[in-house]
Amino acid sequence: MSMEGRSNGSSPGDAAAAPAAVRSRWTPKPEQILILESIFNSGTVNPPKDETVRIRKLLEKFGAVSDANVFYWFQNRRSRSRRRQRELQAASALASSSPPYSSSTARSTSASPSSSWPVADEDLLSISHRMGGFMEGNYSIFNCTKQPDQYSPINESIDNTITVFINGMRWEAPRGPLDMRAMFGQSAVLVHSSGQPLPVDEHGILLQSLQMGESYFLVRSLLL
Amino acid sequence: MSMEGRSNGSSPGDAAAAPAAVRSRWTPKPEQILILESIFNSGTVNPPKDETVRIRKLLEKFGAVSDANVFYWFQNRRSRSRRRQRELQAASALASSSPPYSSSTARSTSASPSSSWPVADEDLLSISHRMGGFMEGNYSIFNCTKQPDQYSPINESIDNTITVFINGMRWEAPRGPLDMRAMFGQSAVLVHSSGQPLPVDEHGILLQSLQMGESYFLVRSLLL
DNA sequence: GAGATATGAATGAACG
DNA sequence: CGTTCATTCATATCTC
Repeated sequence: MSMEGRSNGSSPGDAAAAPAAVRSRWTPKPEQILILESIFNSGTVNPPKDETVRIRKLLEKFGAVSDANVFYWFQNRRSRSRRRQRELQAASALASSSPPYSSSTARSTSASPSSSWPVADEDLLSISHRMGGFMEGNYSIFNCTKQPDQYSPINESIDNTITVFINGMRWEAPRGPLDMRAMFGQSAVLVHSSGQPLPVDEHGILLQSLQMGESYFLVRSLLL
Repeated sequence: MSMEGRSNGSSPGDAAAAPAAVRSRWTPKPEQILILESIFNSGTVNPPKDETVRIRKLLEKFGAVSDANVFYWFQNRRSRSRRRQRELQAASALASSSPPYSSSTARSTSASPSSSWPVADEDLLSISHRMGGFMEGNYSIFNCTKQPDQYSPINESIDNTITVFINGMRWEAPRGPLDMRAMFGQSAVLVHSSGQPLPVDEHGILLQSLQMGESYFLVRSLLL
């Protein structure tokens, strides 16, 4: 277990007292990396099982290592290698922007399958406008008089309510569409903790549901 | 030091005209941080590849940046956010339901159930705890009379201020320690958008700095 | 300028 | 295999 990472010259006094502070992650020794790299560069990029075992035994001369470590190493090595390749291709195909600097730092990653909520298709400045633009007008903070109700544990309330926090206080919101005017009066606006106001229709009905556990702030719009 | 091994393929020559040596790390501009934070806080915590590209182009208006930089930023942001939650949760759990010494809590690293991101299940508890410690009493929302100040473009404010949002309005905070009482009066409390109040010392001086791009809410504590 | 902290970058370990 | 999470390393920044 105690494969011990690198001899760190720093002085974070730890070690001794920890009873079972397992070093969870394998840190390959320089020699081991050298061997692995040379194998990879020799063309063996995806060694079969028995080859992996042989490599592992080889590496063990320089420190504890498991078959799994070797397997993962090659997998990651392949993945990363390929990705780098792709990066370069994509980068060359993308030379469209005006700025003279294209920053060639290489390496990005990802390509996510499912995302939550696209940042809209709007133009570039839409976001900075969202932040700043949202407050072009005036808002004053609503005076919330609701009493705190924190004590009751947040259990799996099987009733159809969503637990959120409004102005710092726990609040059980009905799951359906929310009538802001009926609930809070004319000029009430709910602002998500990110600073983004929740959209309502022309009748003051919330267009989207509150999200469990999130923090919102109730403010009064001076524009309405 | 021993940085051998790792064939570091990165070619960090960024745009910043570093005369010679070791400027290997991207340093996001304040405006870029603002944009990134606002995207993250708006719910896009893990943008897919094409989104990343779009974001990168947006950021490039304020300085050289690569897709990889954006990718890493979101990765780190998620990771850090998560870990923080965990630490808070662990801390609060320690205080609430355990005899003096509980040494057997040990590890549960093996099973990391949570797969998606934010407030789910376990996180709810931390939120309620966070709020509970703070909201046992009463708060009323501060009446913010500050005029909106959004028009000014987010320029290269190299002055030592931090741009944040308070009650939805842009605000340039001085970098040093902040005197809450002098700034907002006696019972003012700043609450981070996560619901967590910012600690102050007995003189009402903020114990920690505001963080660029974050959203805060100014409330009046009824306890003080 | 040393120490502490924040955070960009890298990579081992998994998941689907 | 592609993607994502967790941990670690390195450096930029802040503090005294």
